[in-house]
Amino acid sequence: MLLFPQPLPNRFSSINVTSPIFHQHHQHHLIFHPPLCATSTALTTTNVADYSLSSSKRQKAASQNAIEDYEYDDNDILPLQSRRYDFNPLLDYLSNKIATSTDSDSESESNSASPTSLEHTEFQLAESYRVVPGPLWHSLLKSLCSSSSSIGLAYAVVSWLQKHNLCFSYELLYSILIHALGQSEKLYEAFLLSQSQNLTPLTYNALISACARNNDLEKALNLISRMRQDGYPSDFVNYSLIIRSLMRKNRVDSAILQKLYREIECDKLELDVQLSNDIIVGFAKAGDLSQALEFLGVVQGSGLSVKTATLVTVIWALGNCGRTVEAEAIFEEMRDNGLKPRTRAYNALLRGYVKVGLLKDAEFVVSEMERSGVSPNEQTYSLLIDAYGNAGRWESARIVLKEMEASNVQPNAYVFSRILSSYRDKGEWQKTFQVLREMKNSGVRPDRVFYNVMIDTFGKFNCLDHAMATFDRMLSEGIEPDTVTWNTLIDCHCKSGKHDRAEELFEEMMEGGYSPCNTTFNIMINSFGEQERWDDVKNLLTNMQSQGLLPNAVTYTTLIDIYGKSGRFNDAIECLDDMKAAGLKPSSTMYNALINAYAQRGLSEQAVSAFRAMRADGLKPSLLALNSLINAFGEDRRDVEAFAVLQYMKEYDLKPDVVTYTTLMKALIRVEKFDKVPSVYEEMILSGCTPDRKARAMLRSALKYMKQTLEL
DNA sequence: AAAGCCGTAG
Repeated sequence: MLLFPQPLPNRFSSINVTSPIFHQHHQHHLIFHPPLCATSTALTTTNVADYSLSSSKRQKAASQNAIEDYEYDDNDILPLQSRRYDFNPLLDYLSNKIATSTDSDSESESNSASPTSLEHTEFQLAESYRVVPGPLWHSLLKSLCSSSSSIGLAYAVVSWLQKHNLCFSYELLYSILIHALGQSEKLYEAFLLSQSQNLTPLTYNALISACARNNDLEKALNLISRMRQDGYPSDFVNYSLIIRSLMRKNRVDSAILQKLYREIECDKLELDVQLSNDIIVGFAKAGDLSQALEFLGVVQGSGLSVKTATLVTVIWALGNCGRTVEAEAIFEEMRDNGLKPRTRAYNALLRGYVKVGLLKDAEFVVSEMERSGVSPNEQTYSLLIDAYGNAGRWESARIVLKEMEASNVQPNAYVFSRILSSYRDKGEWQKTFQVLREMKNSGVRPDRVFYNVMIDTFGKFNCLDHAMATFDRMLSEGIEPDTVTWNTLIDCHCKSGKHDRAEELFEEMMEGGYSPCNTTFNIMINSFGEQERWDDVKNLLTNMQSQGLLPNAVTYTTLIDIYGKSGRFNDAIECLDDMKAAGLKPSSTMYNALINAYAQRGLSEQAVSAFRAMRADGLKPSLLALNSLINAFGEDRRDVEAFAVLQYMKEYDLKPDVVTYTTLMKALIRVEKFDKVPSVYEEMILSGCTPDRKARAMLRSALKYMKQTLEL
């Protein structure tokens, strides 16, 4: 199992304690709780409350306070009270006290015992708990906070401990309370509690972790920056929690991850195993494979261990963007390191072949699985069905579905939504109803994603009524729409030119309490841009940032596209600069948008310089960029240069496609060289391109002009 | 545990 070097014994070992910042940090904590943290320098709440005692370690823990030796075991809380210390007398006493103090308004003083006798009872009680080790109090607090009804009691325990000076760090106790409240989804109570005193690194960390766990990223990030302003670095567990929270909400984005990473660097934190793995997985899930692979290399090089699950995620993500060769390389590397791949690893590999349509390789992976005695699961069958569907082999897909049911592997809505999107991508949107029927026959209920695909399918084929009806049906079946549902609805209205209706839906979405995501803003920016509502575009950008969302690659491409298409080239170029300033690498898609905008206006010189700028940024010329360049020359009546680009393509092994030849024919028509068009059409056929409607139309119009010229 | 929505050509 040891694919990579052993993980370090605990996450603090990786901190460079000689760095001046850490020295400071270390000193700080020593001042606050010397006995507890004698062996754990940078101890923070987050980890204290994550650990509770296991019986075998109790003795050792009590004597040494060796926190890093504790085992993570949540089930240990309850038996705790029945062990060496019985907390019931104290809890009973405090409960009574709470009850009497709330009743005291209506009751007369005479009912209560005299102050001296009360003090005596309390004193005795306090004495009986004097030798309880700190961590046991922590566990008690944690267990009390897990139920709403005993939060008050937990608070009373802390006050009581403070009053009788029974535990060393009250700051630590408060942060445990905050942390436990966060764990129990009581963020509001956590904030209330934190207001009763100044925030210290411990309480900051507890609050940040509570926010991250409860998916309140804005608050978490704000607290981190406030903490930094106060001169404290945040605990890197917080960064892990934030990244995982982003992934949970499907909001992980390369731009935000890069910003987080810069902040980690700014806090001078060294990465631990968990955070390194989270960063790699984050970039992989965000689809930023170059960052993911770079980190993977750094982490492997630094001797931290890379988890198998992380590698599987990277393989999956590589496959997801069609990089099957690299996916296979990592898979093989796993195997070479003596790790026997299990179903999930095979599925990740399979994903890539399905994505790029390498059916043979996909089939090979499945047979390889069977040969190695690794059993396929629901995901494996689904991926295979997806592969056959994409290849148009519906019969094979159906056979696998039957095989799956025969092997007692129940299909779920996932596979049907994949089948539906296969049909959609082939233009067979009418098949939607059939898929719905087959799904019901298999006893599977449509889920939210299935309905989202259905809405998208109708939307893409301009059936807005069907799309809205599906939305209503979804609501009537009690399925909550999500951000994707709204995005799909809004975008399909934009695509049909119904910008007003789209804007209404955007407002409805927000009124319904759904928070827009990057995609929502990108859709709306595109819509306002098409309407040339530039002030509204700016407002959206401000709005988006105020919600903690950063413009991403799609945002910038959209901006460049809409500005470029309206001839606002300076604004478009400014966007490119903004993006670089924000630390995002420009992609060829962005340059393509710019080149295309120049091309459509026949500004060939500018298109060429944009092309050169793209090359200077280290980006390879794509077929798309070169086709746009051909269009730029064509529209500028420079047909000779247009054909020079074709030559360039052939020299650099880029296969011209149907768009290339159609654009060349258009270039010839511009300069009225109609007679040369048929030979271009012929070359297209000879090179193996299948002419489509636009290509045929171009040839026809050339022939028409030729005839007209002959008649004159 | 995966998937669905947004950006660039003729």
